[in-house]
Amino acid sequence: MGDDPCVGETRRGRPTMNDVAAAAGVALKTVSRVVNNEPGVNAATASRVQAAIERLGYRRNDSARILRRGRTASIGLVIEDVADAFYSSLSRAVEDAALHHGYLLFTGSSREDSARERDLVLAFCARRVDGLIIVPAGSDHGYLAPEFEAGIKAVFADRPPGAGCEADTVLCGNAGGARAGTAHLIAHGHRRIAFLGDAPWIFTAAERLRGYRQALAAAGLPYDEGLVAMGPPDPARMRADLTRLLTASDPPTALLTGNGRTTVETLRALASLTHAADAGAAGGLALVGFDDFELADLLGVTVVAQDPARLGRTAADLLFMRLSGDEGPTSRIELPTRLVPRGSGERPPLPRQDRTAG
Amino acid sequence: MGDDPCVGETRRGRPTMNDVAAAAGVALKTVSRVVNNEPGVNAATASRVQAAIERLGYRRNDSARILRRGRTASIGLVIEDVADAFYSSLSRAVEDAALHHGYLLFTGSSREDSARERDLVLAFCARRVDGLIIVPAGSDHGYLAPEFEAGIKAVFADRPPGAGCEADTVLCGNAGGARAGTAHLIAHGHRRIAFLGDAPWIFTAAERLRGYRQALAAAGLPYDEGLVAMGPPDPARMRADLTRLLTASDPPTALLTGNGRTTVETLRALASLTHAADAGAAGGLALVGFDDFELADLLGVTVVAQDPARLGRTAADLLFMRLSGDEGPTSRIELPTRLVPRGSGERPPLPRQDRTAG
DNA sequence: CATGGAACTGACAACGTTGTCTAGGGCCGT
DNA sequence: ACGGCCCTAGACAACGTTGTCAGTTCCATG
Repeated sequence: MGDDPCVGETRRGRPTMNDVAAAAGVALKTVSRVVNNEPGVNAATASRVQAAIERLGYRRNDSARILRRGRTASIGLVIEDVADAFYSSLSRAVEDAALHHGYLLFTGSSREDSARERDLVLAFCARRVDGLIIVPAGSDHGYLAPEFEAGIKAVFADRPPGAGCEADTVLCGNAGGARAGTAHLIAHGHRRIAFLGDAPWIFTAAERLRGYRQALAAAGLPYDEGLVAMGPPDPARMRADLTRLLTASDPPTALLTGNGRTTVETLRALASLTHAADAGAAGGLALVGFDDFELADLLGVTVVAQDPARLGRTAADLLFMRLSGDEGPTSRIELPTRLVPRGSGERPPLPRQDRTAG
Repeated sequence: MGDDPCVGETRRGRPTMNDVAAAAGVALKTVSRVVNNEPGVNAATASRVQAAIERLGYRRNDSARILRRGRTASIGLVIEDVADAFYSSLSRAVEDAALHHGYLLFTGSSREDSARERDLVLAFCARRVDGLIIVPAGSDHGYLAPEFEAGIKAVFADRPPGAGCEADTVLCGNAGGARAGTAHLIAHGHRRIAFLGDAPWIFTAAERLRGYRQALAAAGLPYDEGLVAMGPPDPARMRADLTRLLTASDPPTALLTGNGRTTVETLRALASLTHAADAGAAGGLALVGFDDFELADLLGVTVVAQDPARLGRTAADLLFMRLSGDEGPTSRIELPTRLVPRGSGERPPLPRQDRTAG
């Protein structure tokens, strides 16, 4: 009777622990014990339950489990855009860490939209994630207050939280990296160096601009607003800005590009502007890009490399420390950048008439 | 009394609907109605409840909600690796679709490990996702049977499910694309064309090899196993294979690389093998790469382009059709590929002595 | 043989939400 | 004045799981 091999009944929906218990001829709680590998179940009983589980295709309902237990063993990650190489490396690192700790990961892209950032975070919180890693798009994180109150742990990555929000933060050495990149160009003889960057209200862009200015100041060079072009990562806008810079009366001899996308678009624009077969030559202009990118080595592009994987790993480490009970003061970590010379940043300034701009 | 502005009590953990109800002086169910924008609540009552919600920082517990309602408004996506550009574009497209339909997205990377694929899928199922989009790493999907039974919808992307598993599938035209790429090289005069691909047990790699062979056969060219090198995407392995191919007695004059990573590694290897400054020249070898990649345009690399975003979009569309009740027969869609000539695939074969291999 | 304890199993409540059903109160038509 | 209806609000059970606590069996020991 307990051995009836075929339940036969066409049950609606999924089997529950109750169904398994009935099929195995034991009580609900015993099934729970087997499912959770709790001790104190007779081996014979356990295997009978196991058989029923397999026969019915039972899967524990984690929603009910989470509701009952309070902890979810999941974390949320909000980034700017998964399709961007920088963030996908970061994601991958966080995913690895989550996997390693037995956590499930929710990911969402904010698209640089603070409302969407908030919606994603709150959706994750409604799902009762234990912790969050946030690359903030906005600068007001007041909406997190009730979540912190409720015990949610959050770590900010790549950009700091808005004013009044105290939380662990992991950043790249934006100013330092931009300073080093600019100084590198100055050391190779450049005096007029343009800065092409992201929109200035984005923390990293502002910091990199700051580093650029520091390097100029340290070398006694003037800061010329006409050499700075910042804005959203729209290819047409970038190209227009670049053309404007290069056709000005006193054009730059070198460029510092403020992020990977800008570097790539700049290379494209330079290639088409100069009609040069070899885009790596960038029409004689020296170029240092902030953020490394695949194939920069083959193109010979000098970069200030960040380490997005390490950024993600560090943020995850901090988060899991918090999740395991660490209540220490919040930390703010700044990861070093690394200047990688590959040719484009070591070119000397070219006298003006030698260039074929336009 | 109902207006008591400060509850004052230090409640443990998160406020629940009950707490909000108590604070607003209404019944639990009324709060539920307000939270869910259900009709039939007096405006005054609603705003009183709203105020209590904000004062307490209440957030609905979606675990409880899901438990009660049965549907979760979330889907799971299992890919091979988020950090790979192909899959991150795909992810982004799926995320967009999910957002558009008001669904939350779980993502996980299988790392080409079928056990991990299964674990991820089952973890998502335990969280009671409504649907799944799977890029399978394994070839046995029997573990999905109970899930299908329970009403889960699944769509397979980029690779088909294992035998015996009937489900919607979206593929790229792997064989056709490889055939076109190979034919392109043949049309440019090449007779000895090497194929460098992923491990042969991976569906896409096998299909691409098939297309390569079809093109050879169609041109009356022999299939030479010595011109084929397949294996996991390990740079050292790829480089060794390439060196072996190029130093053989009768080396190829053209290469067909079977995926983006292989193309990139091949470019690197060629650049260092030939000591040529211009890696795009690939040391005189013609090259067609399967799968487009960023900066292929600047490097002048001819590719057979897939469209990962469209792949993701199509898979998501199919899934959401199913989720909205479509019970039609399963479909198998094959997306077209596109040959993009950029120079490297149009080079004529070079007489042997002109090359500088090794 | 009685007794204590270990090993195993089960009954029950609780997690926070939503669906169903019922109750009160005001307004209308007759 | 009364019955019926709409609008609003609340009581209650249920979703599937786990923690607590209370049994039951069996064996070793006094």
